[in-house]
Amino acid sequence: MPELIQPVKAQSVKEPIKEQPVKTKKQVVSEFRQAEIITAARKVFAEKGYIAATVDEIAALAALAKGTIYVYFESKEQIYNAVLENDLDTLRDLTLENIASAQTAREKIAAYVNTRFKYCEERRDFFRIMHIEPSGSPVLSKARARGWLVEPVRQLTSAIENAIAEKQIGHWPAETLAWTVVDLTSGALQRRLSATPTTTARQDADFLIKFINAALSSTAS
Amino acid sequence: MPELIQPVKAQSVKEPIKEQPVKTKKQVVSEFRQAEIITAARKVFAEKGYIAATVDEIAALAALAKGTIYVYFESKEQIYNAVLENDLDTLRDLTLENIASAQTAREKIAAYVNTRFKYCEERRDFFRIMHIEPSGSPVLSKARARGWLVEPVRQLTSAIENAIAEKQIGHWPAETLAWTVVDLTSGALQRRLSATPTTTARQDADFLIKFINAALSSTAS
DNA sequence: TTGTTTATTGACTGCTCAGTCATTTTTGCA
DNA sequence: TGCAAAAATGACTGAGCAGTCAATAAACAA
Repeated sequence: MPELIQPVKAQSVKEPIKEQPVKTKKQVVSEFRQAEIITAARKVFAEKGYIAATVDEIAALAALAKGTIYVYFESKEQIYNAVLENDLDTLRDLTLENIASAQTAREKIAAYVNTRFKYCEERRDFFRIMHIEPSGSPVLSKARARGWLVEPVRQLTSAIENAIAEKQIGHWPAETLAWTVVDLTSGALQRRLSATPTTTARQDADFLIKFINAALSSTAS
Repeated sequence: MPELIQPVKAQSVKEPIKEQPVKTKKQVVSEFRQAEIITAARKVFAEKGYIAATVDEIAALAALAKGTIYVYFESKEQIYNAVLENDLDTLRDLTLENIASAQTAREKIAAYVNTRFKYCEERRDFFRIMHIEPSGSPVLSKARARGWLVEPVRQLTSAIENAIAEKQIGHWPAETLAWTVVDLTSGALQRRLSATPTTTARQDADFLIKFINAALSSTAS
C-alpha cells in the first residue's frame, strides 16, 4: 500500500544516517509522476474547466490508470491546486522581478505588460485556466485570482505615486491606474486566447504600452 | 399532458377566426411562469455557474416542483439560453442606441462605457453570468460572448476612424482602440463585481472616460 | 531464479443530478 | 356543486463521475 509522498518531507527513521537533503529514488520517481500528471491535467482543465474536466480524462491523457492518479494526489481539487500553484508562483515572481529591475514608472508598467504577454505565449494552457475559470470552481475564484495581482499592483501603485510626485507623469489616481493597466493587459490576453489573433503578441503589447503612456502624459482634468 | 408553449407560435387551427395577434390566456400564464423561472435561474446561474447550478435549486428558488420547470422549458440548457438571450439583446440594443445618438467619437466611447456601467448596476446577476462563465459551458463560450460585442465595436471603430480623419483625435489603430475600450470597461466591471467596490460606479466610469480621452488626444508615436 | 516489497491497475461503489411520467391538485365551465 | 381538462407534482430512472481497493504486475534483493 503506497503512501502519498510529501514533496518536502523529512527523512524517515529507517535511514537515519544517509544524506538528508538528497532526494531518495522514491521521491524522484514520485515527483516525476506528479509532473506528468500535472502536465496532463493542465491541458484538460484548460480545455474543459475544473468542473467539466474528469479525472478519467486526465488519467487517459497521462497514460495512467485512474487509481495511479490517486496514489500521487488525494483529490481532483488537489491536482487542480498543484497545476495552478506552480505557474502562479512563477508568474508572480517573474512579474515582481521584472517590475523591480525597471527604473521609471513607465518602464515598470511596460515590464508588467511584457512579462504577462511573454508568459502567456509560453504557457497558453495555464492562462486559459486563469482567464476562463468560473466562480463556482472551488479553488480559483475570480477573487482569489485577483489576490495574486495585489502585490504587483502595489508595486505599480507606489511607482506611479513617485512619478506623479516628481511630475514625470500627469496627476492620476495611482491605484486605480495600476488596476487599469492590469485590466488592459488581461483583456488583451483574453482576446488573444479566445480567437486566433491577427496580430503578434509584440504588436499588442506595444500598442498597450503606447496607449498607456499617451494617457500618462496628460493629467486627469 | 401540457405542451411546451412556443413564445411566438402561429395560432393553432382550432381557433381560426379569433384575433391572431392577441395572446391567449394560456400564453399569458405561460409567459408569466417562464419569467418566474428565468428570474430564479438567473440568480442561481450567477452564483454557481452553468454546470454547478442544479435544476432542483432553480425550482426551489422559484417555489415550483422540478417537473413544472420541464413543462415550460425543455432542458437546463434552454433555461440558460432564455436567461441570457433576453438581457443580452436588451443590452446590445441599449448600447447601440446610445452610441448612435452620441455625436463625436469621444462621446460615443463615453456612451459605451456609461451604458455598460449603468446596465451592470441594474442587472448584477446577469453581468455576473457574463463575466464569470467558463469556456466549458455549452452555451456562452467566451468567444460567443465576444460575438455580442462585435457590432458595438464596429460602430466605435468607424467613429474613431472618422475622428482620426478629421484630426479630432490622434492617429491610433481604430479597431484595436475600440477593443481596448471594451477591455477597459469589462475589466473595471469585473473588478466591481468580484469585490465590494470602494468607489461609486460613476467615479469608475468617469475615470475610464478621462483616461481614454487623455490617450486619444496624443498620437501613437 | 525466487521471494518480497512497491507500483499500477481498472472494476466497483455510492452519490449527484438531468430529465420523465403516473398521480394528484387546481381551474374553469355548466 | 360536479366534472372534465389543464397544471403541478415529486418519486423514480439512468447516466456520469469522484474516489476505493483487492488483485496484478514490476522492481529489486538475495
